[in-house]
Amino acid sequence: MRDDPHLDGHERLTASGRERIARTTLHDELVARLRDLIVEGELAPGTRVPERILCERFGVSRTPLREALKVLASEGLLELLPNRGATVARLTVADLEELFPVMGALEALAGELACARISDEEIAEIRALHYQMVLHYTRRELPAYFRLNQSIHERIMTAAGNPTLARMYRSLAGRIRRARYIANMSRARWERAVEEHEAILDALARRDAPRLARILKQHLQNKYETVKESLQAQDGTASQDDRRRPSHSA
Amino acid sequence: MRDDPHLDGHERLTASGRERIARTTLHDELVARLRDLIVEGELAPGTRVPERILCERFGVSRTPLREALKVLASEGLLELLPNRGATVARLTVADLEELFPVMGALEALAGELACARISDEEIAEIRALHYQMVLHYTRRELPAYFRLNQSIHERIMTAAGNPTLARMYRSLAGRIRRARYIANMSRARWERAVEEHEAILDALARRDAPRLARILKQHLQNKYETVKESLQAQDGTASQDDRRRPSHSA
DNA sequence: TCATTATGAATTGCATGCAATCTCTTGTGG
DNA sequence: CCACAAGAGATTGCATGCAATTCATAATGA
Repeated sequence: MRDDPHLDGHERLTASGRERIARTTLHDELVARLRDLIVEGELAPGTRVPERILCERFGVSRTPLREALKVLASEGLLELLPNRGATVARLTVADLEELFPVMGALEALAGELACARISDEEIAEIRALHYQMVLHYTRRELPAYFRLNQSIHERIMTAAGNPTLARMYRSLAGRIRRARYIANMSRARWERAVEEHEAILDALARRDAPRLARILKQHLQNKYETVKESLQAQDGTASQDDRRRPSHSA
Repeated sequence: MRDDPHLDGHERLTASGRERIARTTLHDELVARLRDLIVEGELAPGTRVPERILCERFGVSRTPLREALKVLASEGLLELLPNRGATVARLTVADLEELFPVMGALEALAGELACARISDEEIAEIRALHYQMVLHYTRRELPAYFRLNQSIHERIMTAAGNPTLARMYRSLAGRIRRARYIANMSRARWERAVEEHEAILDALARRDAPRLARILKQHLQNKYETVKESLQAQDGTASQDDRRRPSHSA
């Protein structure tokens, strides 16, 4: 049970106060909230998601909800079987093997584009985030590290100034992020990741587009290796446990 | 005036990967058919698309239609304004400037992956398509050339064996394809494009992944230049005309 | 004449209802 | 005891209805 799972319900929105974002329609709001629920892991992969449950949870009727389900299915977060309802898409090793190279290509492109457009100030901001991230690394604070890490990649993506690219990136990132609960970085991996980030920052500061692209691509490749090993190790020990949700750590 | 009301029996196999079941639901079928209508240019960019019209056209009620509209909007083919209905998304020069680099990155990745997996037989098939395309080039048969061209890129994408990548690629390709009506290739550009395709085939046959990636990326970049020049030339002569009707000349 | 407003029609957003399909339990025969 | 079938209950797919918003057109006033 989460905090205030109900939308405004029947009470018609009076545009005063309560709405932070200018989200005008119910289905758009539902898409956003359901996506969060899935990406944040509250709705575990493989879970069946009956319309009725969600309708009650959000206090809406089935029509806008179903519209939202269709959108999320087209994003790959849900699987929709005709007459059989929606299930949260599972994330198999095969899926990750597909997703990471694409992420790598998109991030590499973002890096290239960013090199051509980024301002000194933006670089300074990223540098600040970077060293804060390094601090969390030295303190072994994984959740905070993840948050900063994600933030840095997000900044580079923004600096690329290509909304289409950013949209695709975020879509993939949302799918992949669900895997972070199951990826246990070894000490060595973590150190290497930080080193790579150091190189990313350096290439970005020098506006060395080809190098940044190469590093980012490799960075994603390594990330995949980490996740894959971790996943395979878990498969060996606890085969069915991925159905249950590990603790919320990030 | 419902054209072809038997939507259900269609069984389109556009499925990349996991969709084994034939399309049985109305909204899925509607998504596919509406997408075709938009991509093929039958629904011109900027056109308002009232639900009522589409309902009559397809002989369905508003519920499944609206579900389809939401999905197409999330793909970027439609723009949905709250309480104001759907319009076919316009394709501005700025949009193309965003789309082509992403396409380039995705195709480059596809080329790389394909080099690692493609069979001799698949290469032979692509070679056959290539030379048929060249034939159409020598005969100056643009529509047929386009078709074969598209087919070749599609084959490379398939050979990459990455359904996620393919899905993103097709989504972008659908959006970009609508621009082909307005892109007039000069003789020199066309020749160069064919040369590039020659190089693509060569790199693929040698499984030279880095080179293929480089060529594909450049190929897309050149394509963008072509479209851009053509578009700017048209902007010069008929500044506002693209708002009303793009010429149907495929 | 032009700008502004008022009013009715059309369109959208959402809720609800009904038929078709699926699921799960119970019962029957081998 | 197991396999299979039948039926009730639940769930999905789609159509329709109603309220709210937008759009179009006419009317009013400066």
